Amino acid sequence: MIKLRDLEYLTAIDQHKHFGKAAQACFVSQPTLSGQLMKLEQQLGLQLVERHRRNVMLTPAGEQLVKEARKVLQAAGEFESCAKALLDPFAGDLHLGLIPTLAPYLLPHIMADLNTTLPNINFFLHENQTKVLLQQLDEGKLDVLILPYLAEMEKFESYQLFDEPLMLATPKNHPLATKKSLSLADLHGEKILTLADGHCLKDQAMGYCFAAGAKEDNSFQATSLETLRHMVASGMGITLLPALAAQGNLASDTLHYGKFQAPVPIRGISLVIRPNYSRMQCVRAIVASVRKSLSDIID
Amino acid sequence: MIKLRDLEYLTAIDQHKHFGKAAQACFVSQPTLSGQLMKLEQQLGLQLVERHRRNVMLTPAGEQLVKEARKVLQAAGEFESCAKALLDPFAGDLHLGLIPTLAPYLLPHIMADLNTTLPNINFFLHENQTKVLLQQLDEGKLDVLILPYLAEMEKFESYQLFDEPLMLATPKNHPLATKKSLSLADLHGEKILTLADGHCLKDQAMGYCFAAGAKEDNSFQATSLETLRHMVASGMGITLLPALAAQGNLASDTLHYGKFQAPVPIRGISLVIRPNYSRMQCVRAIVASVRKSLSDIID
DNA sequence: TTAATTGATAGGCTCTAACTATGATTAAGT
DNA sequence: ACTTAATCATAGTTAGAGCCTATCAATTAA
Repeated sequence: MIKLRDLEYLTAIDQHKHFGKAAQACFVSQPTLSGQLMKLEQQLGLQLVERHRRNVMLTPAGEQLVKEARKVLQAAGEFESCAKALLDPFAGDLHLGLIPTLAPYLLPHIMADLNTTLPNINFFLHENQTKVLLQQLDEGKLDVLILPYLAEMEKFESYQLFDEPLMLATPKNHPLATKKSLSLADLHGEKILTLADGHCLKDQAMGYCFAAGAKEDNSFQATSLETLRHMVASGMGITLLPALAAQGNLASDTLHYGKFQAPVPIRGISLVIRPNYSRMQCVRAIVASVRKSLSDIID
Repeated sequence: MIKLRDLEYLTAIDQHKHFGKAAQACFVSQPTLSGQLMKLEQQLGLQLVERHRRNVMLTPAGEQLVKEARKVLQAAGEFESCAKALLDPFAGDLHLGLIPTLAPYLLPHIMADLNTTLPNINFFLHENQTKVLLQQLDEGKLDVLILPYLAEMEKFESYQLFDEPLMLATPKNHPLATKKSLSLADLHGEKILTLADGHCLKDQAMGYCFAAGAKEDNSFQATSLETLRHMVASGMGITLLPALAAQGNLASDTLHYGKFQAPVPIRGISLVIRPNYSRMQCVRAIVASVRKSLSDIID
């Protein structure tokens, strides 16, 4: 196969029309360049330079091939400069996956800091259910997930970001809305509105509820937290809402968010990546940034 | 420096997403490809592939560099195919230099054959005086000259093509026009019309004339053989004309071309190239073709 | 638990690109 | 004409790179 070095020798000869100077420009000895060029000619089966004592001159074939050689070398140069540009670990595109019960409520709190600490990263945001996200992460379509950690993610690498408490969302006039000290046990016998199957929040919330002796209200399954919130506000039932989803809406006229006493139901939000993911420095920066952003919000 | 082989390994990994298969496609062992790729990553200072047991996957940097690598490899491929196309020694452009006193009279006799025997050669014809032609040949602007051989061309390589007799051009009514047996000695005392300085024909012709005791007519210096011919036809004098220039005009009403007895004045037309000129096969074909074309014309 | 797959590692071989030293040929200067 | 300088080719040597086989380690599938 052709070697890039040989092409450099050829173009150097074209530039200097002199073996010694061309060799010097390539930082090799004259015999080296001479020999390699001869070998190249032999390999191609055609003469590239006419050798005279006074004068070195390219053959027509040589002239033409020098042009081709320059193109090759230019492409190689672009490859290298491209690699150099990629060397900055804090630059480039990054595809971030989040679940629907987290994205709209978390992102406003973290994106500003992320864009400040990683100004050269272009974040692409993907909202999907856990199962889909894990699949896409595995396929490489996504780089980083932020979602509640589950046991099934053990094959990936994960970083705990923060614990998000679950709060009790009730209509304002609901008996539990006025209770001073709220605990999970108070849910005993209640019917809980839930999200549609597939949302991990449903499984987690219902896990707590079942343990407390509450039951799922099967008459509805909301497809989003906003729907769920409006159902609660309409007096159709109660539900557990993640704290971040509740936060901005505490001042609602019709809704009440109740904070549980210990043991507080939580979901542990983690950042998940593939093991051996190449941009660990970037990941560490994201983890630090998100933790810092959240430390001000979650008490 | 980047090596093309490494780029092939990289693109192979991208294609197959599998070290073993990629190695097979590159006709190397798996450890070889593995090692070279690692070396490439080390060299660039960035990770190109994520290695998993089940799955090999390119990093974003890898994806981007694969694109660059493909460009480089494509350019290299073009270089090689270009070289292959140039391999035919009987193809390409060829710049042929001739002197003005030869070109218009010789070319019609030789170009047809040349184009037949070397159909893939594009002949570019350059008409200039000897000194200029030699300079351009030396500079590589011309590939081949066809002109009268002179001693100053000994530093070049030359092939004798044919001897062109010089004929005596006189008006029809000139005393020498009717002489049965014409020899150089008959020029004694004549005044000879000549071409302008710089035309080698002038020097050669006048060489013969001086030796015979003739003199140059300094009142005119023609810039072309056609002018010279018309001057003779107008009765302004006599001159020596190369046989090829005379040939097509024997039937002129006003001109007479006299053939000399031995020793016939001649100019020896040679093909001249740079020593070490790269396309010797082509040159040999040209020499053979021209000799064959001329053998029918010069007796 | 066993067998198969897959990528990394270790050790050794070979080829080659590089060097230095020298030769051959030509151009230029004395 | 002889000498010197310039220039490219040749010879012989060395260091390193690329490749191979054999093997290991980790995972998956049966």
